[in-house]
Amino acid sequence: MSQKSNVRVRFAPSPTGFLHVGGARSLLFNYLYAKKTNGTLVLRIEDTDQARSTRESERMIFEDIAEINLPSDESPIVGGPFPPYRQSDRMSIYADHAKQLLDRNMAYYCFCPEEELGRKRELALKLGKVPQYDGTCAGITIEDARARLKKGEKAGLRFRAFKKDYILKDIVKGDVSFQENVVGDFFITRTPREDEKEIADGIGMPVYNFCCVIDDHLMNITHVIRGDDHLSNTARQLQIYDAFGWELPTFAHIAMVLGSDRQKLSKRNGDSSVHEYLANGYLPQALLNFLVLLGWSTGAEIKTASGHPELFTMEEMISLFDLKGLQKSPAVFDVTKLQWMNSQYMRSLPLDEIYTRGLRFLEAEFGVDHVAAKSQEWLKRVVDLVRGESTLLSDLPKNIRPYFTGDAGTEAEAAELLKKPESAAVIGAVEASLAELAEPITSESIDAFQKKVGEKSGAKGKGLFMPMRAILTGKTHGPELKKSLPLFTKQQLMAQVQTRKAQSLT
RNA sequence: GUCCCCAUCGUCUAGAGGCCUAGGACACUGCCCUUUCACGGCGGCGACCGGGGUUCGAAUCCCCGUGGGGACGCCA
Repeated sequence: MSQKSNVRVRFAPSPTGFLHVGGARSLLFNYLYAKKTNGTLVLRIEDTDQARSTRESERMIFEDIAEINLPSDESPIVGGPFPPYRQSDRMSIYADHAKQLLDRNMAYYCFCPEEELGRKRELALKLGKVPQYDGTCAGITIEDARARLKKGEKAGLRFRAFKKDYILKDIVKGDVSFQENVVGDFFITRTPREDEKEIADGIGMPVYNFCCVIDDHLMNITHVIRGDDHLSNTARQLQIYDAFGWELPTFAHIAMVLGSDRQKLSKRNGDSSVHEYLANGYLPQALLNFLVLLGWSTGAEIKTASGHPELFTMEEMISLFDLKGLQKSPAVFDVTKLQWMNSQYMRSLPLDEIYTRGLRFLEAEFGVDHVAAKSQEWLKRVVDLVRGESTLLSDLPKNIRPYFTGDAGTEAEAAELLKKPESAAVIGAVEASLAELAEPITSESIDAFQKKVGEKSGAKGKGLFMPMRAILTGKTHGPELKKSLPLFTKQQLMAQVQTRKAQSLT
């Protein structure tokens, strides 16, 4: 393994549900940048909101990440040199830093009741003003505050915001300026409720903008690549960096992913979790390839192993990726293109992989026992036969059904074709030749069979193949007969021919 | 409402003052290939939000307008 560079990036999800496709994209960009620079990817769990975070969600997120195969170098699971990697396990660290700010009078206790703050905020909003803390508690001395705390009052900690302008140098957005009046004194720790724990005497749970900065600094993060919904948060975070005198990481705020309604992607405007896409039969490779192209491009047209300008292998994504290619404007998630991409991967991925991933869809459709009753060799052949006409893994079952049950049914067009007088000769020839067909059926024997039917019926070209296909498979289109027919038994074929023949005579 | 960000085909995008008659991808579509379908190949349709500047020259730079997004939480 070659020497690691000092580049350190991170993905910091909050465990409040499945991994979101927007989150997966952020993770992808971080992953690619880490690989590209030979740096390190850190996975940090941001679970300071105890009410919403669950270990169950955390587990699901780990699972989704494993499914799309974007492993981190450091995480709560694999550990690393800057533990712990779960914010709920870092409370003493936040407590220390909160105390430092308190000692330096850069933070103060705020006793304002939540409801009152809410009222004030709504009022400000109504008046068209920026809702900002009015400083009611800013003048309370630390001694008075401690006395009130001792008497049982509860308070959160507010950061005494600097009154100065900040300029964020962002890789994708350029210079973003924040005027001195855009941030008011903001909470860095919560007011502990009745049964809520305190991380130190009189200090409640810390909040995002505070933890995020401390962790990014302590974990030596060099590049913060995240969604631009965090852009305005950065104004607050810049203040915390300033308060501690810490060096800033490089920021890259990527534009959001929007639903077809042009709103931030959510449950309301379509599928939004990686889990859901996977469950619906999308391939991880297709999902990643699609996601990397949302808000990022290679710039000049490039040559790929696939021959297509937008179909990349993971290695290609890594070598092609560049922060400069990141888009400033939001991108709409286009499911149609994802579907196209998936169908491409359905064809191009190794058969073993399609088979392995497709197995659970077959089992769900036909039952585990029925699938187990078929030989793996047979199953793989059928999967290989129909993968090309399947957009999603979940299309496999319906395309495989005829081979599975031995009964393909009869489509309307096929039935119509069989009723035509011209088809009679072919039907008769098929019936006769089928009786002479040796088992097991092979693609060679089907070749010979087709020739024989041609000779017997005197038909040729389209006039031969279409009725033959229709009587044998019940369809007017599909894979080559010499590939599909050997998947049936002779008995199954004869039964189907009889059924369709009877139907065509009525 | 306030602040911040953004603005090229329906969608994802190329484009860093002349290479632009604006290129590619998906979708749609015509033809070809093919015993069918699909794949593939060759075409077609289709965009610089509007208005002012700057410049010999603007999709590209500046201003205004409009539109879209995000944020405004003791969520992250």
